[in-house]
Amino acid sequence: MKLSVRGEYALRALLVLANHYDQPVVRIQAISEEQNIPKRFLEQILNDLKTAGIVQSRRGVSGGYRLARPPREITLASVVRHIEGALAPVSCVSERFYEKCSCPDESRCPIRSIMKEVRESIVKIMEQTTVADLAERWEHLKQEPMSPLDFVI
Amino acid sequence: MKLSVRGEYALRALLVLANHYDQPVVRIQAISEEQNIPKRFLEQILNDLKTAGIVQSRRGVSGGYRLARPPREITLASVVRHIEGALAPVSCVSERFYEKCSCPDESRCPIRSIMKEVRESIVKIMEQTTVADLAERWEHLKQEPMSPLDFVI
DNA sequence: TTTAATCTCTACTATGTCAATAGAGTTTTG
DNA sequence: CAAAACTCTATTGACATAGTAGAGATTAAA
Repeated sequence: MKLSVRGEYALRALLVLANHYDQPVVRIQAISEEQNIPKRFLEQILNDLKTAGIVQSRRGVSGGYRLARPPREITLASVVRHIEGALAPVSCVSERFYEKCSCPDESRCPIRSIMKEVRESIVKIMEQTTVADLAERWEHLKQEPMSPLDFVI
Repeated sequence: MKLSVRGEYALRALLVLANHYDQPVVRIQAISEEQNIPKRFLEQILNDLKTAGIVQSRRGVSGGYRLARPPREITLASVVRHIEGALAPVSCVSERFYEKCSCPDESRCPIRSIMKEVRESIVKIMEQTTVADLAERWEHLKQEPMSPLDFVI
């Protein structure tokens, strides 16, 4: 998995939406300013997330975006898979985006075997982490501004 | 980490060189044929690996390539880092290829915090696995051609 | 009912990367 | 010296990335 800027923006936008989950909607403009994301680019990304059923939108004057489901139910894996594609380091070990590679015998390829392990460890983290976890972590990081290493008298 | 075709070819070539580590050199032609890799493309890659000090070459009629060090001492991490760059999923969590990202406060970014965990799990596997491990795995996979699931009377 | 703020959809573009191909060398051995 | 091999640089075509742009549709409020 390599996260492009697009994918990073998507996660950052969802983080903001999670933090305002009590509000009806959040404007693109607000997200754009808070997270330093080019507005017109963010429009595309949020529209894409809407297609994926991850967010909902309301048009018009008091329009904006909101999460389609509770933050706890949106895994990072589902977001990245929709925006970027495969989580796997090579597509021949991907479950959902499988593509044949050019090696002579895929079933006995030792590289593939290692890459499967890499894939598993990535997927494990991305599937168990939700947007709610991101929001919680954000809270903790705000409260502990300094590195633990600075905790010296 | 996303492995490009180039990186995959590099690992496949090193696998062949490890399997012929007893021989003085192996010709590009031989590697190319055994692994289905375009010869002129493989030339570039091996040349690149030479610059990295991973392989050595001998020119002339009975020339070819060999590993510069024992297979046990060549980690997949070192190879991929030289061919592809960062192992990390985003460059703001990379140790060797760090680049600043656009988020408002990098030190308190929860996405970065998760991506660090992903990075660690990738690096752990890639740094502890060597070209010798690949060769061993290959032997095992050859001996057990069928899936363990087929081991039924 | 008009207006302005907002999302929607499609298209465009500049830049860069990837995978491969090509050509003209240099080195070594027989 | 000739052939087989590596060396080095350049080029190419296809595709992806990170935006930018324009015209339109929807909604709430005045």
